Amino acid sequence: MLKISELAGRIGLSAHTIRFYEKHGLIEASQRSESGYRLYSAADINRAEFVKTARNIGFSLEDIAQLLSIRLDRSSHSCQEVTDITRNKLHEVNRKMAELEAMQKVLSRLLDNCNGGLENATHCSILEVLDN
Amino acid sequence: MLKISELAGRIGLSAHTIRFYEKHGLIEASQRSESGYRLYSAADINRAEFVKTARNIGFSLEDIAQLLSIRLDRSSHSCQEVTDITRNKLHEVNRKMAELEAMQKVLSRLLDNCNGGLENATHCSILEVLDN
DNA sequence: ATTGACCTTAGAGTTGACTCTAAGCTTATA
DNA sequence: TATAAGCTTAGAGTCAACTCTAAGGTCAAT
Repeated sequence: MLKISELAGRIGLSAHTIRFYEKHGLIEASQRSESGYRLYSAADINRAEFVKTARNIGFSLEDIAQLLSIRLDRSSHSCQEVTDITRNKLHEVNRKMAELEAMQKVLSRLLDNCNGGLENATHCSILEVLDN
Repeated sequence: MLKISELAGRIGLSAHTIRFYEKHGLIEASQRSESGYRLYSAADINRAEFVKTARNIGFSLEDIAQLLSIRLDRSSHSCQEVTDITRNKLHEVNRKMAELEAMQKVLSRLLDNCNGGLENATHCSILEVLDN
């Protein structure tokens, strides 16, 4: 059984964050010591690692909560529920990528057309574009 | 001279947002009517459009504040200051793109390896990966 | 017995960019 | 003249995911 900072060190989250995740139902300590300290079992650790892995991939805490509830009772959930969450996340990522790509293009073009020298900005081509 | 909702309609921001931008020094109404209504001149409108354009490109409000102060007195700022802001933004965008690409790869791989059928999630390959 | 590191809780603060509310004027239309 | 639409302000609320604080209890080592 690990104490909270031991779990924290093990999975690479702060104790604060672990308590925060607990408040949101993501991580739990199945036992407490006599003095009230959280104690994490092997199963608790696995669950916490699951959470960390999912978060690293980029799932939101809400997504993770859903994934956890499926994980907790796999037989009463379909595989499709899992792929739906994953696919939605992928779509969100794709949308954001498209936005960033558009920004990237504009910014690169702005930089290409501007010498960026130390002379004053009276004829700065970037400001001109922004001014239409 | 435009009233706030006329400006709002013209540049595609809400009146709320325009007041919010004013509070942060981005947009201003150079005059007020007798009853205290904001009145926007042609120069004010240009400035507001500059703000909107910069925001569309993806600059933060803080970046825009800097760009505006350069725009306001071009001759005492260098072109380099503008390219620095732009380059920093581009780097930020590139960093985020890299993060999203990593997420995209993982999510795609998860989906490729999972049939996503209606059968139960007992052997769901996505959950297995998340569980390590 | 005392220090210092660790634990507990409830709750507040952070970030960025809005978004909305309440309470009260003003202006245009019927 | 009454009503509705639009304007004003200060300030609170929203979102996500933390991050930190205060006040106090616990534990191991000196």
